[in-house]
Amino acid sequence: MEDVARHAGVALGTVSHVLNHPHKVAPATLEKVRHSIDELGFVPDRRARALAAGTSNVIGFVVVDLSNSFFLDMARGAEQEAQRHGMNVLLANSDVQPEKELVYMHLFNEERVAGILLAPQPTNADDVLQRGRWRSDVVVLNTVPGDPDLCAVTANNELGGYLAARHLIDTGRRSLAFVGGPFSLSPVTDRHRGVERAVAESNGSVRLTTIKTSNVQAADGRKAGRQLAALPANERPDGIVAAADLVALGIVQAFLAERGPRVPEDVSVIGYDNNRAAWDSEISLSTLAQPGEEMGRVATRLLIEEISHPANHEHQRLDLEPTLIVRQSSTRE
Amino acid sequence: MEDVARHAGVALGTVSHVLNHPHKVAPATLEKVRHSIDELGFVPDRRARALAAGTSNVIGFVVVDLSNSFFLDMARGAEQEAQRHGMNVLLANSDVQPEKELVYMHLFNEERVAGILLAPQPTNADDVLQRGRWRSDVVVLNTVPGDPDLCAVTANNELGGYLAARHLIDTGRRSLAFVGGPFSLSPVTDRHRGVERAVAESNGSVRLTTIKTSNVQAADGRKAGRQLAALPANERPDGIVAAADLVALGIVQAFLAERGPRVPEDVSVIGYDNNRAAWDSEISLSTLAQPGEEMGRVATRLLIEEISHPANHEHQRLDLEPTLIVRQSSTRE
DNA sequence: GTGCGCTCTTGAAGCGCTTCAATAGGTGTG
DNA sequence: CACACCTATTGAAGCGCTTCAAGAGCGCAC
Repeated sequence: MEDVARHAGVALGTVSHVLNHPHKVAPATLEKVRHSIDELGFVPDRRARALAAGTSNVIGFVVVDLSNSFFLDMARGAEQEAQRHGMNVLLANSDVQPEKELVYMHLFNEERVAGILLAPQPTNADDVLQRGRWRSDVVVLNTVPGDPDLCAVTANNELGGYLAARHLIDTGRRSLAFVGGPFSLSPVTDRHRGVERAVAESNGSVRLTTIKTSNVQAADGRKAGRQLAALPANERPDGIVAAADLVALGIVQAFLAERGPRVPEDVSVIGYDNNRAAWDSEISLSTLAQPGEEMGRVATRLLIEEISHPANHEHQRLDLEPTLIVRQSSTRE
Repeated sequence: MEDVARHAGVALGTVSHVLNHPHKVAPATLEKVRHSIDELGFVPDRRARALAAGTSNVIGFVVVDLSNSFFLDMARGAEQEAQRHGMNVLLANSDVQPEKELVYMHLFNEERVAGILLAPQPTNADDVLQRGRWRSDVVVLNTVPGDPDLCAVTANNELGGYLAARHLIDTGRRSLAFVGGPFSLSPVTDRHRGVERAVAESNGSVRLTTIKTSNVQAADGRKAGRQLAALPANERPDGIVAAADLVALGIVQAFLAERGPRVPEDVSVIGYDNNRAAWDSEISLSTLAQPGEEMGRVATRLLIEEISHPANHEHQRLDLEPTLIVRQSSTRE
């Protein structure tokens, strides 16, 4: 920067002004300095800028599992919103390892980023949050932290389960099955609870059976599907809510392979997550789309609010709604 | 830091030594200072450290598409290797947008990260690389840059195609089909070329037909699969190399749905990429696993070499080999 | 011709750290 | 007891920038 100043024949402070408050600089000087910057290939040092100015415009996002598109959607949303405010998002993939979650939180903290978004492993969240006295503002995604002094943005899985079941009931299904597991995962139990609520509202006109699986992979769905296909026709459910798209996919595949009930003629199937698996399959799957991008956007908005007006910021808990997407697997002519 | 020094009754420089060269500090002082650090909740400022020391220990990784697990694997590999050297990797998802690629390159450049890994959109690579005079060292992944003054690490797709075809030929298949597209993508053409080479080696005892698809999605595979299933049995290939797992998956699904040839009894099918789709499907898919993690590791190793010994660093081009994974879809009893 | 207000520009202080030359306080030797 | 020789500590300089109080230069009105 000193070189630029010398080359342009101005003072150090003027170069800085060209970078930060161009309107305060006379047009001729501006031109001259900018030319020198180009000529010398000067690249300002953000660390020094941030250090001197006491501000940063990068937001750190610690993500539990980037291979899950739900979280990647959050990152996209965060980036969109950050960009609107002239900020950038840097990602750190903790890859489901609690230690790495901590490592990256410390990294961002020491880098004095403007703020941190944390999508933690739920079981690990409070541990991480208490472990450090985080200087940066933090907004938590997809988990409700114990500490009430923190903003949090979550997805309403109970509502998703409800909407899925509601959709099947509204299209005339009367015997539902919920397929998913393990029930130790709160998204699974929440979705199940939502289904139960929708069924309860029917005052007994709709039945519900629950098939627990050990996981939410396609193989689990296929296993459950074979089981269902083997049932006598009058005992078979006519509407299936799967805890995840992969499970729904497995069920449909099993029905096809076993020459079981036809989808959607005999039975409607609806998944959850809006995976690629949901739309890029033989019978496209109805599903509930997670509000991932929106979560990222909203969390970033909260974070930036907190950063820029710490005084009148009120910590919030937002629970965003999933979106029902109807495709072939639940469409009766 | 000044507070810590005062609290511990030592000089500023001593606190710094505790942080950076603990062995140079008397045990008693060390203890005292560390206690004060804890007590005051002091968190060192990395920006200031990096600025003063003129070094950084974060590596920036600009990734074209994090939703593709190939690139995420690279990130994992990069992280592993970086960790071995006490460094950290921060990710920036350019999301297939050329402008964002540039934005993030600039960001990392201005942040004065130790080095940058770039997995660019191939068509955009040279543009990005020339656009800035990057001060940081850069290693390019998955693309060969025009500039010879740069390290690059790629995956050998030609070899992958060769190995796939070779495997089918070695297990007795004599009439192969390559399914994939568009041929404007170099990975597709490279894989096709590899298949051709394997076929050529057979001196005419193996036939090859090529079915071009418009994309590498499951739907494209299903379309091709229906086409193949409709063929009279004696004209049908007995071994299929798909340009991607999703395509292979689509083909198998179509065969199943159309009651076409049985996989693997009548026809072997092999995919590419080792997607979740490959192993979590009804008939598990043989495939070629991309050396993603290895690419990340190797690229990071090269980068760190270049950073630490710029003098005797020779720029390299490494082409890593994919791994054949044999599963059900190409296993004849 | 003097004074006022204005826009531009300047240079020094300081952001939080590292590093290095200098110093202080031992320990061992003759 | 004087001397050299350690090791532990110190404080100032400096990393590349922002910012702010102060100054320079100018036009305008009276």
